Amino acid sequence: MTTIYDVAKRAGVSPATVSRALSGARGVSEATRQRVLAVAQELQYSPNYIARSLKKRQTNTIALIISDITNPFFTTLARGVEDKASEHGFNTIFCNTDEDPRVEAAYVELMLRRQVDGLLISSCSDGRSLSLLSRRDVPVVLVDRKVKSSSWDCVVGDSEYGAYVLTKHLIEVHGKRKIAIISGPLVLSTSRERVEGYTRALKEAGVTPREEWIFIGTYKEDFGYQATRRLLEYGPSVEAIFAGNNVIAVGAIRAARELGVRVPEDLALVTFDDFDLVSTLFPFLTAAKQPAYTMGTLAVEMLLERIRGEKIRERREVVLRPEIIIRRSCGCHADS
Amino acid sequence: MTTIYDVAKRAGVSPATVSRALSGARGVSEATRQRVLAVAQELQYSPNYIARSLKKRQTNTIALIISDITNPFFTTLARGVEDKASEHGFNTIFCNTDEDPRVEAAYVELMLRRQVDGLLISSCSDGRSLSLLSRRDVPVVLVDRKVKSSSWDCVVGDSEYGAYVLTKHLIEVHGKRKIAIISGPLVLSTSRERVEGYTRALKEAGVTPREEWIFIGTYKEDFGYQATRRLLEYGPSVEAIFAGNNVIAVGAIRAARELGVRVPEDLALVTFDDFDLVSTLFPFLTAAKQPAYTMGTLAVEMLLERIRGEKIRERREVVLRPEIIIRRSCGCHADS
DNA sequence: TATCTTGTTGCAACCGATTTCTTTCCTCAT
DNA sequence: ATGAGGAAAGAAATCGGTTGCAACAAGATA
Repeated sequence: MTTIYDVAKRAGVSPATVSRALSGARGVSEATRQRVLAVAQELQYSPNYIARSLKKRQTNTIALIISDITNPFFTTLARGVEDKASEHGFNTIFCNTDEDPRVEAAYVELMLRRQVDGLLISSCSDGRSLSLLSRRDVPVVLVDRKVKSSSWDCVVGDSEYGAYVLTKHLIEVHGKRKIAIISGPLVLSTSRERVEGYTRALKEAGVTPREEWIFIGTYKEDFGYQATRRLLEYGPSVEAIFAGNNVIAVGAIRAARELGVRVPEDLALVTFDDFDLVSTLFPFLTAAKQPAYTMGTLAVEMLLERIRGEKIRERREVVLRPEIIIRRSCGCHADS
Repeated sequence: MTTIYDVAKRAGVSPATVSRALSGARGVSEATRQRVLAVAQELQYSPNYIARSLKKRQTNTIALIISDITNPFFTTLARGVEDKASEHGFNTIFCNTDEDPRVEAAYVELMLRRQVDGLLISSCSDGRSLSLLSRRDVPVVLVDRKVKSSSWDCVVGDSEYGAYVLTKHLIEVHGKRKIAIISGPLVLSTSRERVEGYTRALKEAGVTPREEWIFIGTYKEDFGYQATRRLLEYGPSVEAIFAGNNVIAVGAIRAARELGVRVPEDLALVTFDDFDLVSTLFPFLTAAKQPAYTMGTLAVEMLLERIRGEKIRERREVVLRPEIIIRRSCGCHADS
């Protein structure tokens, strides 16, 4: 590989001058700059960013730690992150944790070793696996899920609001009262807030949430499936399900279908997060659609501000409202 | 940050010894090793991989260059890549080109500067934007799309086969003869092969493919939409559409729906690539489903072999057969 | 003419690891 | 007793850039 020394020798100058010429720093005469540029071109010089990173203590890399890139919500988020980051000359390393705190902790440690300039984290834990981060002072922005008692910026969706509106819709428009919720784990802020919104809507309608209607598990398709089977096989006759997120909804519908329960005729269903592309094709799921792409770009912008060392004293918390999209799964008529 | 020098000083040894102790190299007494380990633990030492990379000339990083992580096909591929890579201690940098060869070329150059150990590329060009790669000898494996006259390994789907079977199905099972194809650009191997498979099936059935049934454009939703509108508004009465890929299919269906043309009743449709998660929910699209995840893992394995410098003289080409999934969009009854 | 700027350029240190080459010291065979 | 052999550990070079500082030349000012 041709290095800066090769270019220097060929151009008859020192490596320092080459560095300055190429970076556009002042202190190099125009004539020299042109000559260096020409030689660099001629030798097809391509600077080694590893060496540069070592010296500058900046890698122009950020990490995005999420549970599963395969989930359309995270895919869109990731796309937003990549777009905004690369717009600013940063690259993104993606890490899938599969909702496993141990994997999360391992990735965090690995990313620190790799000297990423900052991390975007949708934590799958209560934040304990992030403890080694607080001891270092690397910039972090939490996305989608906040972690209690952390001092990091975050950009999240308004889960309480979305859950409240969705549940209220089931109650007021469709007259449902026996509504179950299949939620992710309560260590996650999204789960807690969604349960809260659900509970509030129920209580406001004079319905006491029953314990056997509340399923707490994980944000996985299989949990949605298992919970729904149990609900439909042994539970009281439920009229509607509030699915904690899109993959839980898929599991729920699969279970219902297997048991011959029709959605929405026999069982209404609402959920969080949409299936972008496909939803234009099959406008079926009534959902609280979060602005995933925007969450990604905003989070990157906030992270870059921290990386640049801009003096922002207070912790910032951006809360984005989900868009409530009414389609058929709740019992409303399809509008297309 | 604590460095190897801090650990060395504290443990009363040289940095060289610390390095050896931590890496498990021989030449360090057990007593010393234990002491170093203890000190490293105590100081919360976390090695700087940038420094290591500079010296070892190996970054343990690969790049995945694709057109759009938002497309479920690529998402699944990417997941396979990330899983397999991280299993071997490699991290993955994702690059979205949006089918723009200039962006692709820029990313390739950037990744070389970052000294990635290898690249996985689903090129959106005829390969000319990859020319600077052939001059360097960095390992490359092409995924999904092959580039003519390159000497790189590749793992791709059997597009000709998939297109042939799909088209044949329309002809033989559903008696269609007026079948249009909405294809990606012919610089891409996938497009060429799909057009070939389509043509072969038609010819075998004694149908001469008509030029106004063949739309060559891009793998984008909007192109699928525009082409279908044109086809339905001005063209001869077409009976079926073969969509070049999943997003084209979405556009096509959207256009058909807008014009009041029912799929599959008025217009049959088959396509390449599936919508994983969602297809269990809405088993609608008849498609040639490629093993995207496997493509990803296989590609990484082949790339790692090259990175390890294993002496494989010949170029390897892995061709994976798509699975033909018959559902409703072609006119068959849903089986679920 | 002497001094002061100002602009170019090079020298050399540095970033934090790894690795080659030595040195030192101990053990064991002759 | 002596030399060979081997293990343990350190010194120093190295990877390829960046940058503070010094050197120097040329032009400006007194």
